[in-house]
Amino acid sequence: MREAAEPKSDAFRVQKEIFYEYLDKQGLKRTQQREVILETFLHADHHINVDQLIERVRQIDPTIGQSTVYRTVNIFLECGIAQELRLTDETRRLEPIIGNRHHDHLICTECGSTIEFFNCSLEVAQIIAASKHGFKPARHSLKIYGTCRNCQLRADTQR
Amino acid sequence: MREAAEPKSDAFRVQKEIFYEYLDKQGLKRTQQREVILETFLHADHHINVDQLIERVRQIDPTIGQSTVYRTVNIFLECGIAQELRLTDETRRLEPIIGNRHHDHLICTECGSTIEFFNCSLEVAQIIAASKHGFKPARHSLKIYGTCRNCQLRADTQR
DNA sequence: ATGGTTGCAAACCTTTTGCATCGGG
DNA sequence: CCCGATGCAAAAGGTTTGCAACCAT
Repeated sequence: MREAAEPKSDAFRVQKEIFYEYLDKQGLKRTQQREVILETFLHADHHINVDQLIERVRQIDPTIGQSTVYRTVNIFLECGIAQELRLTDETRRLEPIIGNRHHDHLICTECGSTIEFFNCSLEVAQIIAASKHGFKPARHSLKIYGTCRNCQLRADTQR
Repeated sequence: MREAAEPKSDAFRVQKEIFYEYLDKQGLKRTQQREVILETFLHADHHINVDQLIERVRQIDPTIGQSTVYRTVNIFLECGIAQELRLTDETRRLEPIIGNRHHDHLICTECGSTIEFFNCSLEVAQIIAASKHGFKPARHSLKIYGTCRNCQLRADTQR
């Protein structure tokens, strides 16, 4: 019934705790559906969209309605265990936030692959740049579009 | 009939040339509607959305259909005189690209205001960060969310 | 004359919502 | 038992598309 839930379960303990505490705090209920959706989301692709999530959820329990998935995803966003991501002009994708490991994205416009990275001096430079405008930064989203290593190599060999 | 078209017309010469050259190159036609939509877009708010653009276009020529505006906006995006912008989770907005003056955005989560800025060392830091992953950057989108100066002051005085 | 363009309405896609029923605490 | 949660279908945005008439070249 549940697939691949136990093996990695410890890795997502933090997210689950945050989610269930948020439910409690808001007077919301811990239902079977929400558990299935949470498990599925945490074990899914890193950049999944809601449609794909619905599909996978229904592989586990076909009776779960799409509105339930949407409603649950909105709770994920509210309590901060997921964040929205728009890689290109595509539909929104969801990304689990693992701990506090913030990262930015390199997006290859050739093959569509993405690389997640974190660069400390870049973070610092952003804080400095923002404060020059009297702005107090809280979070940010940086997407760098270009060509990944593989696609550069492929272009070179084909030339 | 046409309002505020002549005064600033020189400021947008580059965009217009790019657009009309793109039309030619693609075998597309220079119609009245496209001219009105282009004028309106270039003179509109910097972060206009399509609905607002349709409204303004229809103040000039109420017979222009919404699909024509959408289709024309898509041409703007294709030929590069406009770019998409999603400030928060809101609907997409359009931003005219004036020359090559790239900029990033500071977005205040209190009042929703945005500041456009450009910071050279930030640009350099991004190129360095990308190249560490063998990635060849072409363009990027940086949005920093936080609190603007005014909202910080307001919060201080209210406390 | 020809092939792209337009306006209209309908279709589309993603997300939200109203409602009667269900179920967790 | 109560109130929130669910599934369904419908509604609600925002954007695209099919089509017959239109118009720029």
